Amino acid sequence: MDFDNSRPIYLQIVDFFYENILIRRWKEEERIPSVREIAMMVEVNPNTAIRAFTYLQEQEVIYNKRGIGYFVSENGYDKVLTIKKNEFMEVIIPDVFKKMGLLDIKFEELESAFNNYLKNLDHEKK
Amino acid sequence: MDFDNSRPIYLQIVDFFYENILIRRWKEEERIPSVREIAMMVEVNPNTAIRAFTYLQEQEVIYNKRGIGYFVSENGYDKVLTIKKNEFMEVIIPDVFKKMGLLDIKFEELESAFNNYLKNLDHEKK
DNA sequence: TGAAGTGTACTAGATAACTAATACACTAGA
DNA sequence: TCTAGTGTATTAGTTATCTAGTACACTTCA
Repeated sequence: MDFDNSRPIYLQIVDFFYENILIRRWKEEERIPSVREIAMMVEVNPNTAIRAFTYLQEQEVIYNKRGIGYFVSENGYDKVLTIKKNEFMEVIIPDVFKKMGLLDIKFEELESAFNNYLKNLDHEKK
Repeated sequence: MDFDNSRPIYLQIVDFFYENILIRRWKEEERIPSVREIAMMVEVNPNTAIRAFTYLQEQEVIYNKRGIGYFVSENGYDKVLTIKKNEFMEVIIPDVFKKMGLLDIKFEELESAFNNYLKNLDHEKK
């Protein structure tokens, strides 16, 4: 896994977890990969991986069965959706708009970038 | 200054510098506040503040006159504009679109959020 | 029962980021 | 010339993050 050097690794693993839940790769009440598996998968120390697990357990997005593993919570999907959607609307988007103002980028440019993005998605699917 | 806990402070000071140059508060060939003033202003240690100065000097956005202070480079504005616009189009925007996909947010929602944002800007100006 | 796979705890150490305090050479202006 | 304000360098110490290695209790399943 390639990490952004300016953010803690464990938080980037948390994002990886969020994403897997949002795309339904990890479904509710299903077991997710173990601490050691995740550590191998993203190539970090198990102690770093466990931070992500602990963080998400505190948010009640996943829970633990001793000796068995971690599971996505009953309402895990909704929880993540709420958390991330809120963050998106309240934090990310205002910041994007502010940057657009500073950089003198018109909304039309955003729109055409979006259309381009959709096109490229189509290409990749083929 | 309120900092995002998950990013190094000196990089957030760098953003503060970028912003001041982009809004033309700090103009080309003009002197910017001293290391100690910035440190006071954003409430950090001078040694932390100087990291931001050094970082921007390496990018040739600002330069130094010994015993006098730091100045915005001759083409400082264009440099910042290029750096930030590139980052915006290549990094930030693709990430935003990806998140929109994950969170099932339609482009129309973005558009209405943008209109709202503009409205609020107007209100604040009054 | 025992082996393999769980999470968990612990100690130790490295590095980056940040704070604190001090000292010093340089420049401008009274 | 002196003083105040520049940037700069140095030493020391704290904290968060991350790595490394080891050990142990619990659960499942053959």
